[in-house]
Amino acid sequence: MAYEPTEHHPAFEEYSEAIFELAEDGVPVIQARISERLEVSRPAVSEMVRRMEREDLVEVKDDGEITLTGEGKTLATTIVRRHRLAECFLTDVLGLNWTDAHSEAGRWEHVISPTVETAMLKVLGEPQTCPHGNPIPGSGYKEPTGAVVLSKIDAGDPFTVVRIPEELEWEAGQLEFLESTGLMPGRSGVVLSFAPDGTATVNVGDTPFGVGGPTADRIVVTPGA
Amino acid sequence: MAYEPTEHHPAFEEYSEAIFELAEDGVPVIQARISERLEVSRPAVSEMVRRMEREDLVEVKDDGEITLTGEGKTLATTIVRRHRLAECFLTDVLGLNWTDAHSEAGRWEHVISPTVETAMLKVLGEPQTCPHGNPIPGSGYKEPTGAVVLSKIDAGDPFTVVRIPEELEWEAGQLEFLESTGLMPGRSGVVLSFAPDGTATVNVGDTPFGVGGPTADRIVVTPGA
DNA sequence: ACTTATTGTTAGGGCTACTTAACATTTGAT
DNA sequence: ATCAAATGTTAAGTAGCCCTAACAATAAGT
Repeated sequence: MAYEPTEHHPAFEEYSEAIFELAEDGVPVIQARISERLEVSRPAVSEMVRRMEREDLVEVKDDGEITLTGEGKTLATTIVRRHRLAECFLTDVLGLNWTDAHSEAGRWEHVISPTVETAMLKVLGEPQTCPHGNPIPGSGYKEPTGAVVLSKIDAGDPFTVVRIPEELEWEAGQLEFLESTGLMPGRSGVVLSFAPDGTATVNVGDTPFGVGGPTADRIVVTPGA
Repeated sequence: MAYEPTEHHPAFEEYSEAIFELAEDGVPVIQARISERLEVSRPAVSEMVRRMEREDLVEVKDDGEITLTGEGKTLATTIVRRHRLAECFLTDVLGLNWTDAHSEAGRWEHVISPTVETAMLKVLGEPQTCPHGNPIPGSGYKEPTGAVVLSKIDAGDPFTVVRIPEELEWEAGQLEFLESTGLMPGRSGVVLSFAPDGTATVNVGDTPFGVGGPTADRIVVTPGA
């Protein structure tokens, strides 16, 4: 209907979100990383960063590190919040699986209004994290103390999954894999062993399975069952 | 996240939808009407129609009448279906009012996937019309026999609201007005009188109120309570 | 130290979808 | 039949966001 030429430039939303999540994942926030995560060329990022700087959404330090301004952070947390809320909604209310929910939410985040956001929060009972355990900005969520990455757990020790960082959600097949094995927030398991290359063998259900080193380096858990 | 440069050109979706709904409302489908409904300039419509013709979404008759091709109709009904489904969802599940639901749905229609569509249908119990009574394409809805516009009801006679055509949903304040007076699908009332200019005075609740001629010419009702 | 890899920028384009201005044609009313 | 209103088109231009090619600067590995 009345065609709305995108009120809030959707690319700004996407870039702000990427910057926020890169920082959240502990990845240095430079143009090259944004380029990779959004799958756009480096010149495109270069241009967008310049535009976002002009619009006061980001600041670029001398070493190239990109940081969100207050306004940028507001935009970013809004989008991230809507994304994670949408993921909750899509899994809990509509029954989608992790993978579908994640990709749907990537579009929903841009069309959810404050009104709908409020309504979703109410229907869902004020969730504090998305289905993958990542905090919903503004929910007041506090990560449990003593959280470490899976690869830091000693062989033989139990652990409880806290969250699957956003970074992993982007790897093809990763969410399907994690969901099918049951390696999801709240679940407990045991690290059986580590291979020399860092691959962990864990057990969270009936059957042990291997988790690649880079993945085990990112999944956040707490020690203990 | 991974920035998707709009798979299905959103403008094509918007134009197809407009064409479908103009026809549904009995408005001659020419460029000038599309221009008005989408609130874009006539040259913009001219260009888009040419592009849609090239893409085999529409055909333009010698007299300027625009019709959807098979492919165009598929696209249009998909969008209209998603729009109306979203309206149901937003009002029934999220508790939005008519006005909010309508404008939200205008954005949601472009991001709903087949998976979500199916899930929504299930959650809603296969609705056949949107909250305003307009049929959800593919639902198998049949308009009640004997449906006429409100202005055709004789003064003194009762009626039951069938639907508020899409055309009216675009007039500022119209949905708020109709919702607040209770002039909505399923409700019954009585036409008290007609003014010379066509304005109808009706009663569907405690207090009688006036309905402008052009509006009364469009609201579809069945005679009887 | 030298080579290679990584990073950012310029330059030059492209596509989509919009705008206004100006004009030609068609339609309708008197 | 004529004048005004409505309609569609051309032309020229803009904004947003993307691309490749080419190049310069920095960082890192051997």
